[in-house]
Amino acid sequence: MPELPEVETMRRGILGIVGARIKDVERVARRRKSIAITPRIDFFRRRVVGRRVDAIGRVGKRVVLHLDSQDAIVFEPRMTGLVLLADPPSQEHLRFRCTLAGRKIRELLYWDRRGLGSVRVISPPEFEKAFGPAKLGPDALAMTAELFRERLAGSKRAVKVALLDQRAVAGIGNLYASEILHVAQIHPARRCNKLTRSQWRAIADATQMVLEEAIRYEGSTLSDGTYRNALNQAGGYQNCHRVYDRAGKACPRCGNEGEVRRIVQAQRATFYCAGCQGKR
DNA sequence: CCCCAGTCCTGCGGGC
DNA sequence: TGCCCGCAGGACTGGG
Repeated sequence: MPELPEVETMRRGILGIVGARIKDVERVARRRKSIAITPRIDFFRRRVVGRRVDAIGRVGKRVVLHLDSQDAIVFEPRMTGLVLLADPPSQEHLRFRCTLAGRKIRELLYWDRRGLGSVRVISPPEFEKAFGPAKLGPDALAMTAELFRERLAGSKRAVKVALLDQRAVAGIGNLYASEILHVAQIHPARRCNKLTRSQWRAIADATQMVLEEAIRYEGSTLSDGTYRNALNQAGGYQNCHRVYDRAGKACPRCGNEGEVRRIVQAQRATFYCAGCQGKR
């Protein structure tokens, strides 16, 4: 499930297309259902063909191609989407192709097994509307203890649930929320308004540490094998997970056997160590 | 403000 | 052994 580290890895993996011009875009539909591509592909094509890719950014869990027209192409991978320069994991779930001129790289692909993701071209005002401060909090890598407190300290929600709120902080998903709270040694069910200043400091520090570490390992490829970098290679951070998907196993910090637990919060799995993450 | 359930979708694995 | 159901969860919506 691409979260900030996986999406950032995809972004870095396609930096080689900066300066290229878009020759064509094509919707690839090998199944009856396809992903959301907006606007319709003929309008999409009119907006982007001949345009140069000026920069590649990331907004929360989305990859953004900034074009010389000021329009942007936004890839939102959701659960199983991949932005690729190499051959995709399968032809079956290939969804979108962008052919390029002026660089060695000839095409950029969007592949999505479950098809929950989307590809959009949007104007600057649409960009602001979709990803402005009303919709998206500061990037998780830019969060400080002060920012966390400002945005969440008044909330009565469980801290793990709050970390998933993209309006509060952008980029943290289900996997890294559990990992961050384990490093910060805070129980996931602890309410935000009960956390101390030093605990917010620990959350801010853990957020930087865990996300930067995960980027260094090029993200997490879970047992379903879906997530890959732009060259269709698996990430390595799954081998470093402290608690995620490790229910019943030993905690890597306190070393106690069987202390890693799985609970459900807001209909999502949460993992934590019952031995060293404090009280709810 | 916050919570919950439902929606999209496919592949896998647990249980019978 | 084989089949079916439920689960995985990011973003969003509507109702309480």
